[in-house]
Amino acid sequence: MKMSSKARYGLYVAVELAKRYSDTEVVSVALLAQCTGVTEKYLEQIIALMKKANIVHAIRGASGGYKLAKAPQDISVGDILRVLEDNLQIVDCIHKDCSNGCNCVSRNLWVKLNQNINSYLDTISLQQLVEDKL
Amino acid sequence: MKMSSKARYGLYVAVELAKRYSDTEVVSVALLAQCTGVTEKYLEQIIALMKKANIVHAIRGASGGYKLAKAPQDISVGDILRVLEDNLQIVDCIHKDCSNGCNCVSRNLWVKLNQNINSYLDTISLQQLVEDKL
DNA sequence: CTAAATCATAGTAAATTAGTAGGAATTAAA
DNA sequence: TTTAATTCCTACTAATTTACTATGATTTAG
Repeated sequence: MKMSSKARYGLYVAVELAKRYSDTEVVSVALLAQCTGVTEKYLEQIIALMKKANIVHAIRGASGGYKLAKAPQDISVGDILRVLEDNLQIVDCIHKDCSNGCNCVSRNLWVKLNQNINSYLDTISLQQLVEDKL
Repeated sequence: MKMSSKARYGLYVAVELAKRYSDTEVVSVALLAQCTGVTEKYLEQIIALMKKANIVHAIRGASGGYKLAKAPQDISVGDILRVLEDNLQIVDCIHKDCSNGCNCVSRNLWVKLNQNINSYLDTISLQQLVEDKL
């Protein structure tokens, strides 16, 4: 039950973008790679997912880059991690049919645990994270 | 961030043992395999971990088998999952040195999330799970 | 003694994750 | 209008982890 590095790196990116949040400025993937220690090419893929989910916004071409699509206080950590971590579902049967007839007390547990995780992560905004106010 | 099948199967076993909990009776791995749909050999390995962690107790030899080491109300789901799921640590840096100097606000998040998960799972006993009273 | 059971451990196959690679498309600025 | 800086697209591969399979030793009730 590890958080993938994809999700971790995505959060790092979001943190760096939050630190530099402004209406006008964008941040290049080259800089993000430098800050996070992850290769540009891998970050591009990760950021693509965040873009598709409307968490970041991209400006193409020379002097382009990325910025948060919303203010850091309006993006939760849950928003980010759900995009990069298969919706944060800890077991597959949560939203599928469960063939395991006799063990569905366990399924209920996974559902509750999932709610627990999601609701915790939804209480924390990027802003809070950057200010280290957990 | 999936729960491993090892941990799920271990919980299934614990649930089956809880259903059959008594001072005298033990349950064979053959029966547990039948109930859970997992092979005996794989369950043996999983149960070995639970035994080492003093969650189950084994009686060897003919007419031997397994039973819970404590009453179902005295074993939490957290107790079981921690044994089978690398202590439920969602990232490695939680109890290691974190080389990623500039991103330790994230580390704090993982620590808190971990606490959250653990404390939730510790509130639920096997007894509660079997009675489906979450 | 035998059969039924747990115990120990090595090996392997499948799946997932993490990352690499190459180049197309876009755009600001010289 | 050319160049350089940048994002975008997507196929491929390497590494790791997970999920088993396999073999056989050990223990014990009957």
